[in-house]
Amino acid sequence: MDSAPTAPERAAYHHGNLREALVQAGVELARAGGPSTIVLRETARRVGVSPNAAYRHFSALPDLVDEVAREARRHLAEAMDAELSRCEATGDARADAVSRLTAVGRGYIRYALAEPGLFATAFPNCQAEIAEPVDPASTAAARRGPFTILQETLTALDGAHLLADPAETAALNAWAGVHGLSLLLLGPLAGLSGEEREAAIAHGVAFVVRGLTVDAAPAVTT
Amino acid sequence: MDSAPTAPERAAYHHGNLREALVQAGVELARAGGPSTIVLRETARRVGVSPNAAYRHFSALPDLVDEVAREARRHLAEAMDAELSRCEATGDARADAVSRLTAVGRGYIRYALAEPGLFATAFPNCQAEIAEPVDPASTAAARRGPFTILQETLTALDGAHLLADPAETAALNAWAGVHGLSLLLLGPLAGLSGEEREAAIAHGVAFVVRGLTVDAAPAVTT
DNA sequence: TGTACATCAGTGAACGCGCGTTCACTGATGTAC
DNA sequence: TGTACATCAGTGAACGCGCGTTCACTGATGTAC
Repeated sequence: MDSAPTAPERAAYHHGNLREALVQAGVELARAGGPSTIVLRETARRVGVSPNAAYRHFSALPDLVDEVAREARRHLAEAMDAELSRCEATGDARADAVSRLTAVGRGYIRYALAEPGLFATAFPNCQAEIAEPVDPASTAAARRGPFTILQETLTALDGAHLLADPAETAALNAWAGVHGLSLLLLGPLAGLSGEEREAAIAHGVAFVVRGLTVDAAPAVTT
Repeated sequence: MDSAPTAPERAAYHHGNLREALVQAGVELARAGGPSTIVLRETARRVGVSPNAAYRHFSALPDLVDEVAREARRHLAEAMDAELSRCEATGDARADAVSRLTAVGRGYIRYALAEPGLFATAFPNCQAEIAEPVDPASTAAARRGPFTILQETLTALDGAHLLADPAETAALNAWAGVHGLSLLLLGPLAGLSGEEREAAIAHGVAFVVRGLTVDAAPAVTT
């Protein structure tokens, strides 16, 4: 898109796109062992570059880790969206809102189980994530992250008057529920069979929905 | 209690009780910075002993970390029990069961906020904890840990026919809820004021209770 | 079109750090006679 | 009560490791004239 339209993506200056390559190498490290496995020297080694070359693109290691975390959050959001897109609207607004929340929760937990290393990297002490929807200045620039997706789902439930608490409180509790369950399934319950694990996810998400919503019985009347 | 009744606690062999002292030093390190701060050389330094002296009492570093984790779980269980002991029985079995579960959850979360380092150390990838109540052989030797306390509370709720799921499922979900909320309050929501934090705890525990229990309305009829 | 120069992406070697762990040892305690 | 000896808790020095980061540098690219 610059001067050499022939090259697929501009074969480029020296390495080409070292920054991107380093981030991807960092993602692979994180995938294998979580955030503490992201290590500058090994990252550079994998890209085939000397360690200090990284300092052309990142002021220091934490910079690189932040970037990897952002990437992990993007993957998580995609997984949640994918699960969401499998929901078919039934026309019943209340039932749909519930099934969409269920899908979001399931997507979160399943991603955690599928990619534990990246999941652990996504929220460094769980920080940075909540700033995403809250910070008004970066709204345009900020991508639609996991927390935003959750909020959208809860807004639908709120519109159907199904939430027991204000949407903000509900968001915190829902996040806590699926996050905690993910960690327990990855830790103490890591030995569960696939079947048992799926059952735990289903019960867990149902638990979260029950906890968030006000008595759903009247919903039968449409 | 041995041969020298005069000495307060047996002034002892060489150091006295080096193992205990190392564990306590490890606890202090964990308190300040979590499990990865527990480091053999610094632990020995604090006790005023050479690094290799620790190898008289622990086969390697992970041994020491395990011991510190056990200690942290003991502290957590104490905090939960303390909160529990402030519950006064009203005579209404259902209401009492609910308020005891609430106390247990509050105790868990409050401990996490008061001692984040030890809390993070208590469950190394959350492992080892669930083995405590499950392993039948160690029942006698095993101390009454956090998970056992939770189970006792849920048994009472189950007896009052208030649980929506089997007790095991409920235990997992309850743990997930309070654990997740603790982490979020320590991470993204670390900036909350004391008041906001207490409100989040109250809402969070209420959310968990709502999620665990079956419609509690009929409980009014005793 | 060609040359001189600035810019910038990378290199290679080295630094200091703190770690876990091992070695051969020393010196204090307990025990047998 | 006293001596000889085994036991065991600790010492001191050293190892190799991989890390993050800095230094002075080189060589490729882009740009001005």
